Amino acid sequence: MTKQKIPAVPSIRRLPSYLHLIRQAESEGCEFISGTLIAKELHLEPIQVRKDLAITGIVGKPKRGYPVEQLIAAIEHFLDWDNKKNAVIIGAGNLATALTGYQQFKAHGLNFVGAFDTSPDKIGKQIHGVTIYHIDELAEQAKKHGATIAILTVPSEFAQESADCVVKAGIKAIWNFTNRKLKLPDDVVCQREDLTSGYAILCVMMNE
Amino acid sequence: MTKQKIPAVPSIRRLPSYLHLIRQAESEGCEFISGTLIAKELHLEPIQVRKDLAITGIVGKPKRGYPVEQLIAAIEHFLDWDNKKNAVIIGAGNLATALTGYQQFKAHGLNFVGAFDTSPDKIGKQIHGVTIYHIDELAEQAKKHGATIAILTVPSEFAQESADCVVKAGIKAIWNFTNRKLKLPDDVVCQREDLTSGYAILCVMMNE
DNA sequence: TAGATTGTTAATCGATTAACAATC
DNA sequence: TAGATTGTTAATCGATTAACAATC
Repeated sequence: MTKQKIPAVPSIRRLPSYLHLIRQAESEGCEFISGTLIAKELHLEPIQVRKDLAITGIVGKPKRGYPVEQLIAAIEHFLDWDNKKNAVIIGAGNLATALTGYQQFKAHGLNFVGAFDTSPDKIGKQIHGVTIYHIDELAEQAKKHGATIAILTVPSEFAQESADCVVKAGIKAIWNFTNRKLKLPDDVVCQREDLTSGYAILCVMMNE
Repeated sequence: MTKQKIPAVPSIRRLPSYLHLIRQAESEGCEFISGTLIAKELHLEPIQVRKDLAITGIVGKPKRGYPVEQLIAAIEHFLDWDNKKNAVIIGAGNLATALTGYQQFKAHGLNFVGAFDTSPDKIGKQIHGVTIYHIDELAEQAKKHGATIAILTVPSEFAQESADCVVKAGIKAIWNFTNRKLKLPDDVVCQREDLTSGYAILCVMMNE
């Protein structure tokens, strides 16, 4: 019943970039990093960086900036990236291969415990060390490995039925790489990643 | 010197979803589609859909909605998706394989004319029919094929130097899939696609 | 100390939403 | 016609930006 401070989505989107930059500073031995510097590197306004970093709860020192080590820990904690999360990936195609091989995800707690497909020639094989199972085994494997995230990389015509399987398997978070809006129960969260919308922005920018 | 109407980025981001849905309606034989229906399907407010569609210049008919065929043509025209664009892809890894194989891009005018890498065992091979060249051949091949877009899928430590090659090759639009901010001349447009920021949103949503 | 940088409080800006007359 | 849907004009909301005192 307390007025919950909902963290602003645009701020959350920027945090990973900050984290990346701050990590670089750490590896160069910096103890403090200023919002001014971060802003300059990322072409943002210093005040925006300060506002964003405020949501982590870390306070900076005037003249010096923010303590690098604490800030890294705080951002990671805020994003829950200091917590390992088991994920299944639905659809074992090219995109699944790209995502399972992407080191950034592993580094931020995402652990692939299985890939799922229907194609008989894929089942039993592995992609980047992740075993491919038949989609019918999803519920069993998801439970066995404690999967809490499902990543959807199936062709869009199978998006909804795959999502239904995911829901049936008891998974409450979906990262949807298809271009379909999914019909989901209220207690399932979903983040849609639409590559064509980024492409649209680029196309419009090109004509100016 | 006329006050240019800058199209709002959030609106542009939504257009591809509208287009997809309207195309479905077209394939089902609908002549008109209402903003109300689109809103319901995509869980948006009807007024937002109407505002967004207004940027295409198409006017709807009260009680019936928007003319499907005209609307499709207008959205595609607005996004310049009715215009073929030649693209090179830098880095011939898993993500490049996923992107070159993604039918949605081809369907919206994106034509891959070459992939570029430095790994000797990749050069000369093809991914989804796209030949892999050595990065040193970028300028030559880009000119030969009239490439206007470069897609960056290299490991992030090579992001900046790859971008420099792209700029040297005379390409003015970059779609950047690395997590690095690029230093670019003012006349080069860049759209960054950061998969970790979507992951960050999902992680925060899961903890609520 | 002097001055760069912080966090806070207020102002601005832009996007979303509401209200409603027009109309097919 | 009646009523659903449109486009316009105004209100609200939230994010970004500005101003500035506090401080190391």
